[in-house]
Order: sequence, then structure tokens, then C-alpha cells
Amino acid sequence: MDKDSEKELVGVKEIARRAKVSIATVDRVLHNRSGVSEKTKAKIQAIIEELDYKPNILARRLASKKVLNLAILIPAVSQETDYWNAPLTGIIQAEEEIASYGVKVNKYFFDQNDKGSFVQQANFIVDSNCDGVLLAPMFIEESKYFIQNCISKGIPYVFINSDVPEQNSLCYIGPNLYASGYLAAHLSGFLVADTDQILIVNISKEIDNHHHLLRKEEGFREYFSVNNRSNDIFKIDIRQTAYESVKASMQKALENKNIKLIFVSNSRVSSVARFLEESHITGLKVIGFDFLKENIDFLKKGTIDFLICQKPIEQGYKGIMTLYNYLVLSLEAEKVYYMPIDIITKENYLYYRN
Amino acid sequence: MDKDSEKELVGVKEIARRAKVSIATVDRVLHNRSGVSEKTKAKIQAIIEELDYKPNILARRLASKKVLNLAILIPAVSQETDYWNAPLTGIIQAEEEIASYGVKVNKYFFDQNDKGSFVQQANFIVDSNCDGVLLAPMFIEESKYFIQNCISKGIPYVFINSDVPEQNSLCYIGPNLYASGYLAAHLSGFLVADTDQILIVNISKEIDNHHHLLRKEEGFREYFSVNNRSNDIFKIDIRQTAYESVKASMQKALENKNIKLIFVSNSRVSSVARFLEESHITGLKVIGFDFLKENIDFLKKGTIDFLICQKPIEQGYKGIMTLYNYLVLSLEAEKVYYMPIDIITKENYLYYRN
DNA sequence: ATTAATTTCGGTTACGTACACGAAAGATAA
DNA sequence: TTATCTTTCGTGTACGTAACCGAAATTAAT
Repeated sequence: MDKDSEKELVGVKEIARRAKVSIATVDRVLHNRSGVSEKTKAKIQAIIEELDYKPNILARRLASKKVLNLAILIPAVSQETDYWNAPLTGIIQAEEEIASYGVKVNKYFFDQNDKGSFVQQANFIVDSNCDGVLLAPMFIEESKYFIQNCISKGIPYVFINSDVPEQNSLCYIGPNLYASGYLAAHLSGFLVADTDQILIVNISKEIDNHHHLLRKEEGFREYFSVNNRSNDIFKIDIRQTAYESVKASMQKALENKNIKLIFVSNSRVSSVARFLEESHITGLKVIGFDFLKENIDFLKKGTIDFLICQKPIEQGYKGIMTLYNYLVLSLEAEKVYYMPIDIITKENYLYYRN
Repeated sequence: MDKDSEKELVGVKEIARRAKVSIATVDRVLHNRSGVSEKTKAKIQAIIEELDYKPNILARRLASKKVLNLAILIPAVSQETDYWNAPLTGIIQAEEEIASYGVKVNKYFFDQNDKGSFVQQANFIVDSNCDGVLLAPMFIEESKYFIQNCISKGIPYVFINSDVPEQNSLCYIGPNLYASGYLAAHLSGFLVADTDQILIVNISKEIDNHHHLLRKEEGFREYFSVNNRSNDIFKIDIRQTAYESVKASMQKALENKNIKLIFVSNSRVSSVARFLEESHITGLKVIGFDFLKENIDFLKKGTIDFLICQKPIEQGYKGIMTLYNYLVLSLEAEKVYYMPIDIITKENYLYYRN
């Protein structure tokens, strides 16, 4: 049972009384508006300091009638993959939670396979007047350009899902790609012997996106190198994401080899699993990414052994909340927030929360 | 870019205007207080329905000057294990978040090895006047008695960390013990061959607590049974938690056997790891529970291979928030909220969030 | 010294809801 | 009918902060 000293919550009124000024004046220094002499300003600030005054958020939001406009720019959910459903879900969750606090989230979507749509939507955001941006910087150069516009308008922005370092974003929320590749390799280590052959599969159409996969591959290879494991590691890049294309590439890749484990560097792992199943190839271990329905189906059946996932819903949720905390509560954000690297198996997927 | 219809946020004032009554009358039906004729009550309710009125939480908390008193009853952090630090951290986090909403959390702690202290603290809570209780029902009968008191006073209660089913709690937040044991077995399956011997170690002083460990053991054994794995599985119960006692028991247990994997059914796994290290026993795989500093140290060194963890901080956080949501926002809670079963290894522990 | 311009500050209302208090309307009894 | 009681409802103030508007104090210009 705690008996710590009950701090009486003081408000502007008490501060005004002690400083022998009106609450309006206190309000002015709180928002460092002009119109207060240096002397009284100092006096009031001292009292604020002394009393450890914390403004009442409720009263503040209630009295301030202006609504906060946030904008998000993320890929649209396509028929190819519904990965971005998850971050969007988190974004909507956050929106509902803070809607009554006068926050509105305007949603803009672009086509992952079309840089033009990204630029177009980004321009819409620039033209709208918003107070903060949540962005999936999938196209690096275009993102940098967009950011320049934000900076010149004084709009803070948060990166989600993939980072563009050195761009002075409020924060980055997403995976540490390298580390997740490294972990995948560790899990692989349990599944194969030193003499077994390993295949890395990168499936991605857009070159920018491909870049992210390479980071995972580096981490993956690093593990085997650091631990002096001498497995043969092959790799293929598949640049057409349709199943037929994956199938053809996989057939070729497995020819005349004795691959024992396949590492698919993104959520497209279900295509590979489907191929293995349809070809009646068994005895192969498979590791991939993301908690998608198709992937889980194969996980249940044992075609996929491990999925690595990084809480996409929470990424969206935290992205919005970071902007809210910064703009409304004026809390500073962690510059980099790496999401936990979750391991999903047949046995724990039921309890997983994105 | 969404263009859904902007719902104008309406308040009691608008409702009052439409119903041609005063806001006080609207307020009365909102809180279904007495003093309103059935006719006007029906009229007002219809309008509320039609307009899909959502009360403004900020204004509500601001105007209502009564503070909400929550009580928690959890084990004290002992020198033996600081596991309960984590839930407490989450509880404090939640408290800070909602403190400005007029919520206060009163903390009561009991000694895990002393039922009497549990009863005593529970009585303190009953005598205090609180509006909700968060409880770790470690001692089953005593908890049931406590709950009876809560029910008779109309106080809602939430279970955390371990469940007592059929007690009509607002909700249970914590692990699915059986499933986590099952997962541990699955991971073990990767680490051992069919001919290897396995040792299950239960370390716990209190019998009630022991009961929880058995659920994990069941899940563990079930996996091997379901998958027709024929490993010899031995087991020991250690009823004294001090290291010397663990050491003696372990020495005896390993004698004349060829154990290849040890499954420790709770967070005491570091004692076992310490024993192995001091005895220079290598080549043994170890699986245990919980993200504690001692455990992580051994994980880093490779003495422990896997830790299973179930977000104790979040358990505390969610426990308080569930009460808050129920009492303040009158949101119903999920009856059972099983925490995700997280797998922690050398490679991902850095990114783990409790 | 007087006026004008500027800086500094206080009074006041508003945000959406809760609730005490008292007034009006209706019901009952004489 | 009038008096009394009960039910039903409206007025007004408060919660802690934001911000407008105008007043007082200070400074600058004549």
C-alpha cells in the first residue's frame, strides 16, 4: 500500500494567485505568446517550475476548438498482398481512440508498383493543410522530395515500416531488417545440418523495395558466417510476383540441387509454399515473413515452419500515437523504435497479436 | 483519400434543442436518473439514438470531480525473483496515462510465500472504498473469498497472470499455460533427437503456484504424445527455491542419465543455468520462462537456448486499462485475453518489449 | 506636458458535461 | 375551491484551460 505524498494538482488559477497576476497572463507564458514583460515572465516560470505544473490535457483539448489534421500516406491494399491492411487497422484504431480529442486522420493511398501515384498523393497532402504526416517511404527519392515540402511548411513526419535514415524524421517505427534476417538464420540453424544446402528467395517487383530485402539477406548470411557454418547458400531474385513466375523460377532453382531449407525474405513466402505443395516436394524447411492468412494456412499445415512478424498493426497505431503525443502532449519521440521480432509457429499463432 | 460523410459531433445541447427540453433533462436520461416522465424520456432516447450521440469524454471527466479509485493486489517484488516488477511497471504506466483523467491506483502487495499476508491485504482493500480491483489470484480459496466481498459490494475485478475460471471476473489477462508448455515442447523438438532424454524441472514453494506449473507440464507432454515422439521424459519437483537446494536436486536428477534437454517450467530457469555453468556441464539444451535479467544473461551466453515470455508489463497495463475502459467509458471487456506466447532467443531479445 | 503609440495585463466568455437548487406543473386531499 | 405534496423540469454554476477584447501602464513622439 503506497503512501506517497499526494501532490495537490494545481492549475493556472493557483499559479496566477501566487504570481499576483491574472490567469490570462499565466496562459500567455505557458504558450510563450508575446505580451508579457521579461520580469513577470520569469516570475511565473519560476512558480510553474516550483509547483511542477502539469496542464490538464482534458481541459486543454476541450477549450481549444481547433482540430488536429493528420495525414497518412501508405500503399493501398492490393489483390497481390493485403499486408497493408494491418498497419491501416492500427491507424484506424488509434484514430478512433483520439477522435474525441479533436484529431482527424486523412488517408491517402498509393500503388506500390507506381511511383507516379505516390508523387500525386504526396502532392495532395502538401496542398491540404495538415499538422502531421505518417509516411511509408517506399520510394526513396520521391519521399525525400516530399519531405522537403513538409520541412518548409514546418510539418513533422513519421516513417513507418521502412526507414530513410538521415532525413530528420520525428521518428522511425518498424523493423530492424538486418536483425530479423539474422534471427531467421538462427532459427534455420536449428533446422539444418552443416552439410545441407540453403536457398534464399527474394520476390519483389520494385527496385526500391528490393533494397529492403537485401538488408535481411545480409543479416541472414552474416549469421552463418559469424558462426562458421559452412552450408552452401544459393539465392534467386524473382522480379515477377505472379504465381506462375514464382513457380517457374523455383523449379529452376531446385534443379540438380539438394536444398534443405528455403528462406523467403518477405511475405510472399506463401507462393513458395504453394509451389512446394503442388509439386509434392516434402522434407524442405521453409521460413518467411508476416502474419498473413495465406501464410498462416501453410504454417498450420506444416509447409511453412517459421514466420517472422513485426506487429504491423501496432506499427500503424504507434505511428499515429507518436504524432498525437508530439503535437498535442508535446512529448518528444524516440528517434528509432524497432519493433520486436516475433517468431510465429504452428503452436503460438493463435495467440499472436499483430 | 477518404471522403466519408463528416458527422457533425453533436452534444447534449443539440439534443435538448431538438427535444425542446433543457440540457439537465437530457443529462438525467443519459445517466438514467429519476425525475423524467416516461414520455419525454422516450422522446429524448429516440433522438439520442438517431443522432448516434457519443458523450465527450473529456468534458465528462472534467466536469465530474469524483476520482476513480482502483486497487491492485499482486505479489511484492522479492529478492528471490523480481518477476512482479514487470506487471507493476505496466500498472504504473497505465496509472500515469490516466492520472489526469481523475483515476488513482492504490497498490497492495502480498508475500508469495504467505497466504496470511494475502488475506490481510485483501481485507484492507475491502475496507477501503474502491471502484475496481486488479488481482493476481495466486491463492485460490482465499481469492474466492475475497471475490465474494467484491461481488457483494458491486466492485468489478480483473484477474491477471493466472486464472480462476468460473468466478465471473470482468476478465482474465494472462497466459494460456497449457499452450505455452506445448510451444516449449515444439521448440524442444527442434533441439533433440528422438532418442534423447528430457528433464522437466518444476521449482516452486507454494502448492497453489505449483498447480500452474502442472498445466505447462501437461501441454509439454501432450506435444510429445501427439507427435509420437518417444523420448524418455523425466521430471523433478524442487520445493525449496534457494540455489543450494536447486543445485542438490539437479545433481541427483542428472546422475546416471543422459539428459539432453531441460525444460524449466517457470522463471527460475536461471538457477538451473547457473548450476550447469558452475558444474561445467555442456551440450545440454535449456528452455525456460520469462524475460528476467538473470535469464537474459544466460541466454546471451548460450546456456539457455529459448525463453518463453508473455508480456508481463503489458499484462499490468491492460489490466488497469480494462478497468478504466469498463468503469469510465463503459466498454465491455473480452472475458479472456490470452497474451501472445513470445519466443526469445539470443538474436531477438534486444528488440523484445515486455 | 500633452498626445499618441506601444507594451503589458485583466476581465470575460466559451468548450461540453455534471449536478445542486429551486421553480413550475401536476396530483391528491381537504 | 384552496392547500399540500409529488413529480417533472429549467437555471445556474463549476471543472481547467484558451483566447478575444479592451483597459491600464509604460514608452515614445511632439
